[in-house]
Formats: sequence, structure tokens, C-alpha cells
Amino acid sequence: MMLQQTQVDRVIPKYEEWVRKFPTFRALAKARPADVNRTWRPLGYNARPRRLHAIAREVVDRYDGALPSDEVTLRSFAGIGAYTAAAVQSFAFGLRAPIVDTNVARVLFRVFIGQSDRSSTTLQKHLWKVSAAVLPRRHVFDFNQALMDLGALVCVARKPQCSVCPMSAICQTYPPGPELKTRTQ
DNA sequence: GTCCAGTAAG
DNA sequence: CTTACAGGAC
Repeated sequence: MMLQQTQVDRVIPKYEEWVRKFPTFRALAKARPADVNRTWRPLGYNARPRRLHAIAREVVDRYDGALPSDEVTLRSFAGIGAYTAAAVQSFAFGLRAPIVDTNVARVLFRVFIGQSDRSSTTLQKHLWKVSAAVLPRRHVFDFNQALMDLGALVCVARKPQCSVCPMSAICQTYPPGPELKTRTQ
């Protein structure tokens, strides 16, 4: 939840501090709201600590302190949407769940689509299908992580590094136009 | 001003 | 469908 719309580099130190202070759902459930909100600062989007606190309490009250892994239950928590539910399934539980975050959406769009409006609801739905279609049977954790890393490190928003990208040969956006001033052609 | 491991509400 | 939400980096 810290990673929702927040850069990884900014999350890591706060995440370390957070899990040191609230190592379990029970510990977080017991904490005072003021303490929870203060510990979150200055990550922003302050509905997130409030919702995470509520999730911890519900996990303790209704699920014996263990987060369920099924999508329906995960999505039933306020603050867990399509991406976070899939990320928890894939990264926390090792389940075969496709993911679409800002990185994956950009990579799949550029590689397989290339044109049309990137923000339309129809396209977003389609990208989830593409993500599911390219997902291998095994090594799902590594595959999803690699897809995100490709978007975060190579196929970045502003200056994609196409010269080192393994997808350039089949990429629908390659070669990139001048609007994507590539760093290395 | 845009973008960032989104989500809920209008 | 669009917008609010935090805050920091480029």
C-alpha cells in the first residue's frame, strides 16, 4: 500500500521503519491511530495509513490475524484495488496472478499496442488481458517483478533506453519518436 | 508541469 | 467518465 503511486526509493526506508514498529497485523491493529498516521509521514496520500490500520483490525477480528489470499476478499478491503490485490497474490502468496501497474501498463502498451489512447478504460481492461496472456505458468513472481523492473529501469516514461531493451525487436513503439527523446537512440 | 509499484468518490 | 488525494524528484 505504501507503493501505491509512490516511488520505490522513497518507500524502502519508511517500509523498514514501519515493519520494525508494526511487525504483525496484531501489532498494527493495537496501535493508536495518531501513532499510525505519524509513522506514515511524509509518504502522503494519508487515507492509506488509515485504511491499512482498518485492514489490520479486520484481519485480526475476522481472519485470525492472517491475510486471506483470494481476490474477492482482498478487494473487499478499502484501499486494496485491482493492482494491490494482484500484487499481494503474486508477490506475497506466489499465486499465478497477472498484474498491471503504471510500469507494466507502459511496457505492454508500448510493446504490444503502440497507438491509441493509453488512458481509456477499454484499453486498461485490455492490458489486464495482455498481462494474463503473457504470464508464464511458472516463475510468476520473477516474471512479474521483471516486467515491472523493465518499466521502472529501461522502458521508463521520459527517456526510454531502447538500446538496451530486450523487447526492441518486437516493440510496436520502436523506434521511438522524438517525443520520447531517447537517451541512447 | 509531469510522473510515481493506485484507489475511491463524484 | 473525471477528479482528489501528498509529497518529492526531475
